[in-house]
Amino acid sequence: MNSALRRKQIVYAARQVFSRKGYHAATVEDILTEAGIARGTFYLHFKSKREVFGVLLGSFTSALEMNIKRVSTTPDAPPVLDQMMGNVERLLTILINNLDLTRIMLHESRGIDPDFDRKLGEFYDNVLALIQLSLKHGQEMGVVRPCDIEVASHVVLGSVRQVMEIVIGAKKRPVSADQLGRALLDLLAGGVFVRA
Amino acid sequence: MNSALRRKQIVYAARQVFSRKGYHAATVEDILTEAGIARGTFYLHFKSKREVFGVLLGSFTSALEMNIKRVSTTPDAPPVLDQMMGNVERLLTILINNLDLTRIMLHESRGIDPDFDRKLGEFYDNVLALIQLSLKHGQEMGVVRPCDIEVASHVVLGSVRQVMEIVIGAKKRPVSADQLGRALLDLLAGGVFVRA
Amino acid sequence: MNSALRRKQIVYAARQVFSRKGYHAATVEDILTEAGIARGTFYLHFKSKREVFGVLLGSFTSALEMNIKRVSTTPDAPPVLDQMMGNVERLLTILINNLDLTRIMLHESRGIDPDFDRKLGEFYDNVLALIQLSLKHGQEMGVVRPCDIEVASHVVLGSVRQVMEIVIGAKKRPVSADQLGRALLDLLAGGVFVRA
Amino acid sequence: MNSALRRKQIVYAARQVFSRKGYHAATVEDILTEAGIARGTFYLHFKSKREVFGVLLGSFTSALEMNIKRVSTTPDAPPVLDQMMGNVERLLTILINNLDLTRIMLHESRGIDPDFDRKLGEFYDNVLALIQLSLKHGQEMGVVRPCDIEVASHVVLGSVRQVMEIVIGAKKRPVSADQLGRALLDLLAGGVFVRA
DNA sequence: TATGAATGAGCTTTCATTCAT
DNA sequence: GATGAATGAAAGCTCATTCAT
Repeated sequence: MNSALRRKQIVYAARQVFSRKGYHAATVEDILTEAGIARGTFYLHFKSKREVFGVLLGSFTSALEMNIKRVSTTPDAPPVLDQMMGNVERLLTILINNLDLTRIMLHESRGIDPDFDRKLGEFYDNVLALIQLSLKHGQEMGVVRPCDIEVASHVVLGSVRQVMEIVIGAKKRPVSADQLGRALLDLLAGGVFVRA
Repeated sequence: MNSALRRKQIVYAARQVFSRKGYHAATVEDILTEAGIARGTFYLHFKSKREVFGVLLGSFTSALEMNIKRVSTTPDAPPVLDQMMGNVERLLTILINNLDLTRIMLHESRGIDPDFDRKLGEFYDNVLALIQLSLKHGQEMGVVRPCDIEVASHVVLGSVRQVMEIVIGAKKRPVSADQLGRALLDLLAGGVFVRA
Repeated sequence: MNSALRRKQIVYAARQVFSRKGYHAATVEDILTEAGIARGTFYLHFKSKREVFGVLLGSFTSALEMNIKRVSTTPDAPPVLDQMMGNVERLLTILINNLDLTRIMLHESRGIDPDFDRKLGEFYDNVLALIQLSLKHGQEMGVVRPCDIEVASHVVLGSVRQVMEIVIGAKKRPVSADQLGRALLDLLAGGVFVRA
Repeated sequence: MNSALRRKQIVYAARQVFSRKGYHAATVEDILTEAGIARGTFYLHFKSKREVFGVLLGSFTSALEMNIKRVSTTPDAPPVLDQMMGNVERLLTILINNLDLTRIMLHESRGIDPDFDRKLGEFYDNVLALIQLSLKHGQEMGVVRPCDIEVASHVVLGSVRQVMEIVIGAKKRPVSADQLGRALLDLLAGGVFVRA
């Protein structure tokens, strides 16, 4: 079989397994069974269990990062607010459409390996930086309230992360990305409490 | 040595070790060295490495839960908003004052054991329920905007969780709970974006 | 408490425990619980778990050996056959009256310790020697058939040992020593098969 | 190496080790050294030290059981007595030719595991049942004396078991199965004592 | 004499990874 | 490329024994 194809097959099997049992509880054996291949074959394509996990996690965070568009302030660009809303909506859509990977990223990727912790940290830092950039532009444009931008970026990211738990927790009835996005964006826009 | 005291000593040593290396990387050996005791002594007081972790995690989540006060709506109670703010501030204070445990809870406690995952899930569910209760009261009092309460509760919790990453990341310079709390509460109150 | 008394108490507790769980499955903890004493107290009176077992086993084999009377051939002694029968009957009686110890001796005392294996081997060798002596006298008196005395002694001993399994196996209904003895002696006397 | 072959090799090594040191004193390490394999290899083929022992014991008792032929009473069958004698002789031959396993079965297999105790109990019960069947047929044919069949079966089994101790004890000079069998059968036929 | 907390050697077992076929 | 038997480091844990009080 084509090497690239085989890799994909293994990554896919690993995705199922990690999603089902978590990284530590999952054994290489589980992945082999899921993929229907032999032990040696696995190590022919990946250096280690960790590597597959890294690939899985890395490609997901990449996909996410690629969908966060830098806000543009050129005259013909859409309103900054719309761009920011678009980012959140796009992320939610990807996350909801890949709930297994989302679960892995949110619940299973910490404490496996200092390397992953660092990578994941960098991912979140990048996301935060992008959010902060957006917010700065937004403030310049007057569409973002004067506020502590660092904290605000964490509020946005944290809200998105936590809100995903609703979707993860909802076993059978899938949650609509649209509806959830609207509710979330409404809150991010207007705040929770009534302004004093 | 008194048995209760010894237990505390072991839990304390484990806390150091788990905080330093994470649950999986930490060995019982590490805990023994940290506590300066023999293998048998450890197992005299705890059934397993998992159990110590459970105690550590459980007592922290208990402490947190105990500091979330149900909002009171009796005539002589303080304003609901103040009560909610108080809860957030109290939590932030505990979290910041126990950064190692906070790190363990946020980064290290998933995927160790289905049991812990469940317990932690319950903890977050409880917290969310309390937040939702507060928000409902708040809406009745007119101090909370009409909004999707479930999503709003996740926004609040997610914000607190994510904001703690700022503190965890800030290695040397300790972040002031007060300052952070104010910034966070300002955002939760007023929202991030300017209302359309 | 009197030291000798305490020893007896411990030995008695150990007897219960060993009988119930066997030597290996029994822990010192079990004995402590059964005796209602503390760990240190046990080791104050016995060097080790093995020692208590040794005492238990030794005193039982001693009691048994003491009840095997050397056959007397003085003119006024009872018939040799009666003396031999008496020995078997006495042994059966003791064994049946101390089924727990019998069980321990027959089922639990091998493979614990080379020392015990040796001691037990010596015990059986002694018994065999006594039987052989009896048989020799018996042959001289014409009450024992000409036969391979060594093998015959093993037949006698083996029969007694195996027959005890009936009693051990009979959980509730106690087997009468008398009845069993008679059946056994009948067989030892007349053989199983009809002589060609 | 072929998996079945490797299993056999391990069982064989275990047999040597158990025979030399007894079950409890034997460590898995000993078996590894004897077999010249690595720790993991052992556990690749067996779940535990107990399992290998079980296999060893089980295959030996099976071999023994398979060599106890039900007595046939068809007209053209050999005399019942000859069939019974044949059984005893066949057993003795196997036991003597596998003295190490015999030693293990007689001296080392009690108290290791309730499971083994039960299995061994069942084995002896089966053997006893077969003996009893033979004796019943023998009585009907008039070649077995009227006697308590249950006790008689224990006398036969016990004699065989105990007589094996002669062979086990005789370190260097191997005992002839033939000679021993003849002496034993002579005694089982004619009894020890002269009939009153 | 009595206590029970402390000890630590040594056990069984797991599982990611290697390597000869 | 593919296989799967073999590896062995490293883990968690038990329990007979010791010792300070």
